[in-house]
Amino acid sequence: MPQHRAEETRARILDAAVKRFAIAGYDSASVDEICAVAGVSKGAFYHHFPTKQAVFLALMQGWLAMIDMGMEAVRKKTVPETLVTMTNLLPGVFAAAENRLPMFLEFWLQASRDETVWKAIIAPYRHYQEYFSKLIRDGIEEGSIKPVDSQVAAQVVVSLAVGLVLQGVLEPHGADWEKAARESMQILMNGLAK
Amino acid sequence: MPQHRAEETRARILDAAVKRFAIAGYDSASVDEICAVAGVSKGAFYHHFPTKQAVFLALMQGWLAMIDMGMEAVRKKTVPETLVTMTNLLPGVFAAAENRLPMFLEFWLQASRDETVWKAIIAPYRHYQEYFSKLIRDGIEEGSIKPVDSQVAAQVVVSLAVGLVLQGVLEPHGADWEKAARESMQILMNGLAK
DNA sequence: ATAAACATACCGACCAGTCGGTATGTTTAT
DNA sequence: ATAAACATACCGACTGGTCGGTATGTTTAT
Repeated sequence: MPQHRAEETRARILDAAVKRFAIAGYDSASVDEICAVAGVSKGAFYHHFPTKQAVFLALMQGWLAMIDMGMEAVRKKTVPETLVTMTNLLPGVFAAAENRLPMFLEFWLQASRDETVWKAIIAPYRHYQEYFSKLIRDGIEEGSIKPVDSQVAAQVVVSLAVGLVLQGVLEPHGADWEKAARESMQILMNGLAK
Repeated sequence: MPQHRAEETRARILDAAVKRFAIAGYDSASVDEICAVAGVSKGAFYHHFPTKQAVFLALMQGWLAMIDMGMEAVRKKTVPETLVTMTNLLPGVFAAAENRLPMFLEFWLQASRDETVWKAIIAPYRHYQEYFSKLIRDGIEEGSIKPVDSQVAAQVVVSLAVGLVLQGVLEPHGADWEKAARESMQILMNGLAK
């Protein structure tokens, strides 16, 4: 296993970066700070990443990949079941999260401003939208979902998820929002499921 | 009307600030830039506001006050009607918005990090939550809403709204999301209304 | 030996906030 | 009425410090 020290350094940098970005934000988190937290020199930092933004993008890619894997994994019998189960997964996505959640917001914000970041986030985002849309069409076909506009319904699901995460950002220790996510999806399902 | 020039200067600063904050973000928007856009000197800026953050807070207060006024205004016959009408209002809240929407995200993000901002945003936020909760209880009482947990239902409504706005931030010119908001709420209502 | 990995010193740009001073408006005394 | 005294509004150069990124040197692994 050659050069595995380099790999660890890289990992340490990413790990430190997510900590600092989440707490201080992208702009305020300085490269020096990140290096300090990672226990690594600035030289090492710029040896592994060309720019600060590259680190940010790498984090985002990893995060998106994680969600993808989670979504592929879950597929229950009926579609409504799948959707509800998926909300159980939501907290898992932000698992070690705790104070890491604001990173999600940071991603979003950067995407709204930076062309590069936007392109990196919009593709998977549309992919999710399409995934849910397909899921709902399947549900309609199998007769477990009312014949609604699948695009709109998908948007509702995604909006709800996003909205719940945002509230988690604001009140990380407010009422158990894993439960809130499940119950919310349940209410939504009342309107969708037959 | 004494010193009404001062009032205009203040307004110009706030106006320029919202532009810069929305486009560049809180950190990247420099006071010098804001002054340049406002056509005002740095001295004037610090004459009217003690710090950069004070400008940010002033903007947020104004924004929240605007939402409050909008919500008080709408109250239709039945509760489900009120809720649907409210979504029509949503785009109005971010009316001149266009490129101003990211400010919403900026507010949220700052709130998650800065104690002062958090306190300023959490109170009205809880107020909205409570407002919707009450609205839904009323709906249950008048028989137009199913007997659901009003807290959870309120959270769903708020989440949905927040989620929709977030998507508006990301794709301001993507499909007409005023329509999307209405249809989304409609689907949700299918699950709530009797 | 030599190339990748890492460390340190440094550079130029930028930025929030300050400060001495000026301009404009308002009140007071005559 | 009007000029002096005062108050508010505004100006822009300057400061102390930060930050992303680079240049250059040292260590480590093969």
